[in-house]
Amino acid sequence: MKAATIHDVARAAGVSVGTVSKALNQTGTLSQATRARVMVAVAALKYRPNVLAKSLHSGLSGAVGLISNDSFGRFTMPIMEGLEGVLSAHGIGVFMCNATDDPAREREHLAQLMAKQIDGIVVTSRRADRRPAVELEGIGLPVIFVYSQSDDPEALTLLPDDEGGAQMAVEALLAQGRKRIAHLTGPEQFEAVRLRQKGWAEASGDKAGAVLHGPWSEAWGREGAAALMAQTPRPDAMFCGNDQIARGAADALREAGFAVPDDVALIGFDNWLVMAEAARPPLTSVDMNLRELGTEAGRRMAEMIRGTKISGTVRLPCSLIRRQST
Amino acid sequence: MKAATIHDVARAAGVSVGTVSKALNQTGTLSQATRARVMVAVAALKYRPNVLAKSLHSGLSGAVGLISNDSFGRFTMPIMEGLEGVLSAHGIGVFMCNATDDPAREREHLAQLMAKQIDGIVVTSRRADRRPAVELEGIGLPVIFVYSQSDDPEALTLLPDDEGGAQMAVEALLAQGRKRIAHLTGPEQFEAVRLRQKGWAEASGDKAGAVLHGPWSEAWGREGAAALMAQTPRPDAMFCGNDQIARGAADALREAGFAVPDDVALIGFDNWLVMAEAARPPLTSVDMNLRELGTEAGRRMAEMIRGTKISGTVRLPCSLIRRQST
DNA sequence: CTGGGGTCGGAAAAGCTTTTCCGTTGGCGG
DNA sequence: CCGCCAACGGAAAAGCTTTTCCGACCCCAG
Repeated sequence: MKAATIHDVARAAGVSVGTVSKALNQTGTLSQATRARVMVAVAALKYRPNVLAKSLHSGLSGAVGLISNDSFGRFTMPIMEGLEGVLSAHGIGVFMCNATDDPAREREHLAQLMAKQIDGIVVTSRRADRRPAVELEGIGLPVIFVYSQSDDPEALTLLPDDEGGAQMAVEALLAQGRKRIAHLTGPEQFEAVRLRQKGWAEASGDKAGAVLHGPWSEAWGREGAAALMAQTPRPDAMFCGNDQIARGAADALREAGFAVPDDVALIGFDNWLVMAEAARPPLTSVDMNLRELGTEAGRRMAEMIRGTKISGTVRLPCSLIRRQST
Repeated sequence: MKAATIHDVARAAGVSVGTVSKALNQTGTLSQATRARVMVAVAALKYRPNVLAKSLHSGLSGAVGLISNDSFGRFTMPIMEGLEGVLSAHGIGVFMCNATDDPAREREHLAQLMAKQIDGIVVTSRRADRRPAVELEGIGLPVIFVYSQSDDPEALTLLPDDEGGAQMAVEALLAQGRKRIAHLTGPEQFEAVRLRQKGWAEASGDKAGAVLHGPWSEAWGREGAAALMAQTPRPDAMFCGNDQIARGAADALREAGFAVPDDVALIGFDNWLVMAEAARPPLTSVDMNLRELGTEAGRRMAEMIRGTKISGTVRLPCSLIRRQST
């Protein structure tokens, strides 16, 4: 009933355990006949090496920890998906840890992960500001921050290029001949908000309209859009800080009798499908390519586990997904 | 630089490794003085037992696998959160695996998990139908299906009580004196759709209005609501199969000049906050308590790992979250 | 026919912890 | 003062794999 061990295989094949190991790992010098005999026994017993024992020997556990401060929210999900896809192809498992911004929980998780001898740590979160120093500096383990920041000089930080994404959106609006591009966005304490605003300001230049900050909600989108349309001159385009705000703006505009995109063009941010596709009209939106961010994190992590030292901050490009709102 | 081992502690405390183990695990008979001396050395060296080695000995790895067929979607997330919360309190890690309904990927993940000597498996998914037999019967490991079904007689299945949730919703409408309760829902091939319809039909009795099936989208909600309002007699309440449909219905009703809830009351399903709270008016909705489902899965899994045999199907109650649409 | 070299496979240690069994020591009672 | 028992701590094996080192055997050449 119990799983077969290398000893069972050795006995079945009439060889020693060392020979079985060599046959399985293509190491050492073995005759074809012996190798084949071992393989037959392996297949017959459905033998799978015990990774735990292998890890004990190699010092590598074949597992990494993913600490999320987002309660596995909608930003963490695609990142996780990309990360897991790459790492599982390398035979590396991903331990999920939900820290919910509680430093005590985070420390506890970290301790458990360390005890499990993990080979690396990935941290994601949705934070207004730079993370407070996490106690994972100098633990001699690869650390990657994805969609999250830190001051750890040895860590690698992977972020979407918020500024470039904003520029891309504004340039698309300019290419359509829009003359007055307003910016309706989220709370200013988010670094992403500041970066997107910077990109918008730089790209729109003298075509820049007003900028309005508020909460990340559809209600604010409706309210803000109404306020913008009350200004003179009126904007003929709105670049919104996320899709919820953009969707609210779309609703408010339609109900106030403005046509989207004819009177006002609208671009959102996040390309959150349930929002962007369900809006009327469906929203053109900047996609942060979070899945690709996770994939890249996985590739880098695999490299770092192999010994490569990587640090610094990398920003990956966004894409513009065009729909009917422009 | 490397992590301290039990041997380092033993040397530092001037005792044998066995003694250190006993001091740490509160086993055996040791004098207070010795125990204290060991503890001092443990603290000084920041020693953490290597779980891998412990696992090798005990046969338990302190890890379970979570296989999701939902690409870590919005249903898996809260389940995961509840599961992880309970299991991490037991020192058990959760390996995330994304199978995306691909049997080959699922088999590969399963093989990797087995090689990692996991102590149990949790499967979640969003499926129209009963899962095809997964190859995890008879592997002698605890298996729990959450929000997902199987024919494995040894497994435990945890589901929300769709039928009861629907009844709860309809009863709330009846209590308000509604006389004609329509049901606007998703594709009939989903078992959940059939169960919710059953609950609706039983609870509404002679007050039942029409039932309409369509896709899980806001657009269908708008279309379906319009169709229902064109019937005579008109319904004075709609129980919707999910919040997207309900939100679409709310939009269509408002735009057609019907007041919600005065003319027509509306209840959704899922209590998906970004939908339910952003709708106008905010939606009363049935919450499946998925987080609690995950928590329960965690508790059961912990029991099963300790050796308790549990199987069968358990349906956990839903709750009704009241907002302005009723 | 004998010795040497090459080829192949086995034995054993290492990696870290737990647990059982046993030996030692100290104290107390006779 | 001696012996026994209880209390305490140590030695070693087990759990499974990898890897290094070594030994044995065979074949070929001298």
